[in-house]
Amino acid sequence: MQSFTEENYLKIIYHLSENNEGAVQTNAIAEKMQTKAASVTDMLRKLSEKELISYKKYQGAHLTPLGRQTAINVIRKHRLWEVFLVEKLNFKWDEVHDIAEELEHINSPELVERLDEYLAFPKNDPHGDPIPDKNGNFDFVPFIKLSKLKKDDKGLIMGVSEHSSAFLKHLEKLGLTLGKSLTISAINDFDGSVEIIVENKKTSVTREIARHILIRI
Amino acid sequence: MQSFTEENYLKIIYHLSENNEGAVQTNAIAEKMQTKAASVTDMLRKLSEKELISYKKYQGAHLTPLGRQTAINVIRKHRLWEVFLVEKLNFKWDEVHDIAEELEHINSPELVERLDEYLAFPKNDPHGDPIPDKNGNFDFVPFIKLSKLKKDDKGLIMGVSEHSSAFLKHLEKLGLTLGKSLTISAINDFDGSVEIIVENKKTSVTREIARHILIRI
DNA sequence: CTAAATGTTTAGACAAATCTAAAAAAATAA
DNA sequence: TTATTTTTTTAGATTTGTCTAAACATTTAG
Ligand SMILES: [Mn+2]
Ligand SMILES: [Mn+2]
Ligand SMILES: [Mn+2]
Ligand SMILES: [Mn+2]
Repeated sequence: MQSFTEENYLKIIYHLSENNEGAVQTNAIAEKMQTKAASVTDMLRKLSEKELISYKKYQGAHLTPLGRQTAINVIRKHRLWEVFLVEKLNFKWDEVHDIAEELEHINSPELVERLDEYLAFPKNDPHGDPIPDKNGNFDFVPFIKLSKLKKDDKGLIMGVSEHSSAFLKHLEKLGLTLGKSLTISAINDFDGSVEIIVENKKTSVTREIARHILIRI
Repeated sequence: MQSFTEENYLKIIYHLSENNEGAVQTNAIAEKMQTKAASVTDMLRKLSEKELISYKKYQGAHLTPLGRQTAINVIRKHRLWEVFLVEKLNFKWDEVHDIAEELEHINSPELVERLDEYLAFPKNDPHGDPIPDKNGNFDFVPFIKLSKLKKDDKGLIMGVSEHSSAFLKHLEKLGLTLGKSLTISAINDFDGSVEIIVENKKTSVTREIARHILIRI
């Protein structure tokens, strides 16, 4: 059994290796964990000892199959609890992440399976992220960042890659929520900001925000 | 904010002071916490420092109003989660305690209030224990131990004072579940065992078991 | 290819929660 | 009321996760 801290390290290593291939660096982990590089080094040694990661000094970390499975299980729990909070307890999508950060460490396989069933085996969480099934497999639905679209492109909002409450509240206010379909009416050359039509209303987001909105065409 | 460990100490001190009035002793806490007296002494000093208990060396502990409120809140969460597990996820009454021991430490007042509402403000948990409301008040319903009843007395099972899975499974098998009405058909002088009629079927429990079944007449 | 900058690890310390063994206090019995 | 037993506390270690400061390794630039 792992401590909450170990689970959080594994989860972060998993997310960092999702994007960039290759080894996950000490400093990258330190930043996400909001801790110091020296602490990360200590933990990497420990996780390596437990065969949850492979790690050689100065070479960064890779999850082992066991570490990967552990990380995916934590992510599964996180996302299922987020669905529960939104679907059953009527929380908004910007209110659930921090609570799920706690709930994801509850250790009861039976609870997870029953929760999954109770929620009717959801495929995605309230932010569009895929929920791995009990064997750790998830449907990968391809997406493209809103910032990559061209004028007159159409698409469907299928997720976000930033989960802060401020960001999500902002999207909500603009009507840019999951499942909405949109059309790019213009792209501003100067600052890269994007003009969008959603539900016949015109709105606009900065390039930075557009980078965090995930679209299916 | 308190650690899980501190919360567990407060909860145990609360339960130990429910029955016996007066100060809660170091050894009693050690037994419930499954730890050593020396560890308890350390923790009592710490809780006292935080003004959650009043404590003088060799004199045992008392909860302060703040400590009491904290303990009751943990108990509220424990019992609400047990209701959730039984009512919504179809767990049996003997399966929920250990999971609730983890869930009770989730720290989100908003979550607790929404869960309470979602469950329609239950007054009792699956073991008949009262659930304090958000202000920490609970309806006290008087009860009597089954072991105190006499021949031909009638009553309603309203709770249990022992929560082990083995005990609860045993009651389940005998049909002695919450809300059932029963009649005492005989009491065995020799060993104190009690013969009971529940739903027109005769069954029997030892004196020790009878002590842990709570009855409303 | 050397020098500077960046990234990582080691050394040594600390706080939290625990333990064992021994000392001290309080309760009980003779 | 003294002696014995029980309960509690202290002293000193240990484990986990963290930190700072300094050393070391790797990468990048000149
Ligand atoms: Mn989240
Ligand atoms: Mn999410
Ligand atoms: Mn319980
Ligand atoms: Mn209960």
